[in-house]
Amino acid sequence: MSVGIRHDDLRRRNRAMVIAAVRHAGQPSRTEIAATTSLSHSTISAISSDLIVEGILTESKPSEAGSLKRGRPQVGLSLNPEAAAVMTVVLSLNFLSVAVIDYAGQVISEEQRRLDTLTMARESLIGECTAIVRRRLDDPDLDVRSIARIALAIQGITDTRSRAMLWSPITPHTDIAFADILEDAFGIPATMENDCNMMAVALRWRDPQRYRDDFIAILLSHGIGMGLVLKGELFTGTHSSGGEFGHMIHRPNGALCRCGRRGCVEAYAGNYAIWRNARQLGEDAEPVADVSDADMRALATAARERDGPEREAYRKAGEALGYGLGSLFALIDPAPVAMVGVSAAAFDLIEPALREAIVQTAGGQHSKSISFDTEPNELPLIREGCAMRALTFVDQEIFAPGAQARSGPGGKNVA
Amino acid sequence: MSVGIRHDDLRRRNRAMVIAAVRHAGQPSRTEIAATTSLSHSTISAISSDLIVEGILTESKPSEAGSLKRGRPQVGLSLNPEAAAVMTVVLSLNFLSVAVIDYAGQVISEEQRRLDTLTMARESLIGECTAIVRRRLDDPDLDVRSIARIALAIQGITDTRSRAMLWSPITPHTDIAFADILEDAFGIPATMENDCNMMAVALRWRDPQRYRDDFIAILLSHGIGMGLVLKGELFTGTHSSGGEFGHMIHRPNGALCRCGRRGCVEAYAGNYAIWRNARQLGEDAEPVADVSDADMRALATAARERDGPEREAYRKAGEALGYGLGSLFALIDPAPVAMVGVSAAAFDLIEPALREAIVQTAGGQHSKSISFDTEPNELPLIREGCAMRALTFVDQEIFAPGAQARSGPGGKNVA
DNA sequence: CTCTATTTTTTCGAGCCTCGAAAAAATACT
DNA sequence: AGTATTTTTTCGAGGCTCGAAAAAATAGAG
Repeated sequence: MSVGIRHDDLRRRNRAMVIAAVRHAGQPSRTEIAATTSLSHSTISAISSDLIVEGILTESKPSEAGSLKRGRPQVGLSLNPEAAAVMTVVLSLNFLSVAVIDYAGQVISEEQRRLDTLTMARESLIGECTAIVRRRLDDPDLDVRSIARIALAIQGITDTRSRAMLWSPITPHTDIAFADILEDAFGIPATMENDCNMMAVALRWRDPQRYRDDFIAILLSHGIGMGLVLKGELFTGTHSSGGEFGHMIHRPNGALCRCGRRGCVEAYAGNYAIWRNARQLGEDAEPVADVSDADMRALATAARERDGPEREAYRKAGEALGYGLGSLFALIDPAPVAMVGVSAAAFDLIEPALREAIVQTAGGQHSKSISFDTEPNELPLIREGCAMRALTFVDQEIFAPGAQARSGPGGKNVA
Repeated sequence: MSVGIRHDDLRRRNRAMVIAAVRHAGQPSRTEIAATTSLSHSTISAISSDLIVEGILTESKPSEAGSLKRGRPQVGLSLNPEAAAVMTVVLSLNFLSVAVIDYAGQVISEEQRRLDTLTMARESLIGECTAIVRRRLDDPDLDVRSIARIALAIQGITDTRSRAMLWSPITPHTDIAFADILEDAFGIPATMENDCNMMAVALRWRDPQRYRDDFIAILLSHGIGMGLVLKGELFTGTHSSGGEFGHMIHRPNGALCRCGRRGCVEAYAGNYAIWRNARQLGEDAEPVADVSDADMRALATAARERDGPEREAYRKAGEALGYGLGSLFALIDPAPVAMVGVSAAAFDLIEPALREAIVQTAGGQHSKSISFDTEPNELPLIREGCAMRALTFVDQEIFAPGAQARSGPGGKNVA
């Protein structure tokens, strides 16, 4: 049962709204904020004056150089970089990276590290994560107290409450409650996010025009992942991070998937599957642990040069992705798609079969209007998404506390 | 960009909250409402006093007979049946039914009619619908002015804005803007809803324990439809009613579907598909227009009696549904399922193959914990859902106007 | 250089809304 | 009849947003 709105929630919500408006617009004037929020000038004036006194916003005097308008010039409001800071931790296959970001979104410091995630012991993996965070926190240039939030992204399935990794392809270990581990170790609120969801969040910030209320981000990498935004909110499963597009069934009893089952989309479109088909190893061949980006690029080059097993492998990948997308479109209707990851660079090889497959499905009627974008490098996206995730948490939960906690089903998820 | 909250929205939202609390609880006292909404007694007292003066609520004196408690007895609040009325129109294959329902949810009058929807001209179909509504409105016992809303449900795809039928299996005609047609004809606000969505809405009202925040209603009838509730809200596509579970792809290039494509789940699990397989007509056989309920029951009886093509047909249906559900669960995680429609009565024949298939999918890990309920008769559910849909519209848009209009993404969809 | 038009921002009183505390109301128990 | 208990209403306090008016800050005209 939804809960009533109390009088004091009003100010909190509108505070959050003003902060969000500044984060979105960059340097809006009070008048612009009043327009986007449709609150009165008086209210915006009162709230922003509070926020400036509290050190959350700052006035940045002469906003535009070419302001030839008459009248009192607008005063730009911007986020005070020193209001807080957040930390992002991205854990992917054999790679760990961490960054400290100020409240305005600028990277203050970072560190990256190679490690052998597939063979590491559970404790070592956790240890590496806490150690790299600790090193950043020990940085003498950094005011530790300003770190308001840690967001950790991992490839794999996380739970809905953003506390734990349930399963991941980068390690044999399962059910690691990273968020609680970091919170206990450093006393800083932490969340654990799914990598593809963070890609979607980042895309929305990068290009709000194209990636507005409904879109799909698909990771074409060793595995196949998806981040989904529907009606302006990040879509998650009921228990887990959800959106396991790669494990929708393409062909019942089909090719062997890394997850142990058969016929998943990933078993045709993941790097290992493309590799397996290109080498003509057969659909029952055990998936290899990893294929280097260089090897995948070589495969793509070979496929472009001649009509051989490599080209056929990409065709099969396209077919699986196309039928998968078709089924997805049957459920949610067609939406713009971003293809991210190494194999997105080979999307020219994938697209023909993909489109051909989509035409055979319920989404087919709009096949031509479905547009694909490609972005070969997923790591920067994941980092950005994590950063925005952590920063909007600070916006909402720390600088406008209580505003969302009491709200009903309408807690904004992404923005 | 989300919009700020104004001061006067407060009262509107809390009014809506109180009305919703009464509709859910039946005869709650002011104190109970204060508890569920977590608003103060003073506020509830003020709001309910307003609502009583306006004739929306009534006090129903001695609520429980066995109230042996000390102290001032609670006064039950209930919806005033005369506050308004709504009309539901359900259009299904060869059948049209309409009902008038008072504000408290009781059916006041109804009418049903057989007609040949598959062969009717576009104008006749529309004409029959407006005529049956007009006959009800002309009923001398009825105060026409009290009709505040019409909700029309149809089997098929409707648009997100609840204005038009885009495509339906019950008629060859497409893109009929029923909502606008009824509004223009009678000057009463109308919406056009998808039948399976209304089933889901009704299930939630019937059994809020089981069908709470996340569940799936699947219609096993001539076609296969789905109504999906996720995180407490009815799920719809970005443009259409969405959730076209029946047209997810089960086998690329597989059996011929009624929609003209190949390999859809429906092409294995719809009545016509079960019929086709039981008669061993081959997967390319043109789907028959209709199979009577009696024929389907005979098929099920035959399948239970001996291991022949009938049993195999149900097995194939179960397999298709199982893989489809598996793919769905990969996206949204497992949730309780209600099987509705004629073939739900044959669920004993479907379930084994269905569960076997689910085990092969990403949802398989929780296979045993997934529970299925069956309900062979879909029409009463659709009617109930429509009624609740229309009534909650009146609650929100007429008796607490403006409350939702200004809200951000958090407009409650079902409750 | 002064004055005016224009635009942005702040100030101030009015009107609501919710809340807590206390009062009033209505019953069961002694 | 009096007391304890529970529900509901009343009333003043405090907060919030709004509109109107004032103040502030600039460009252009003369």
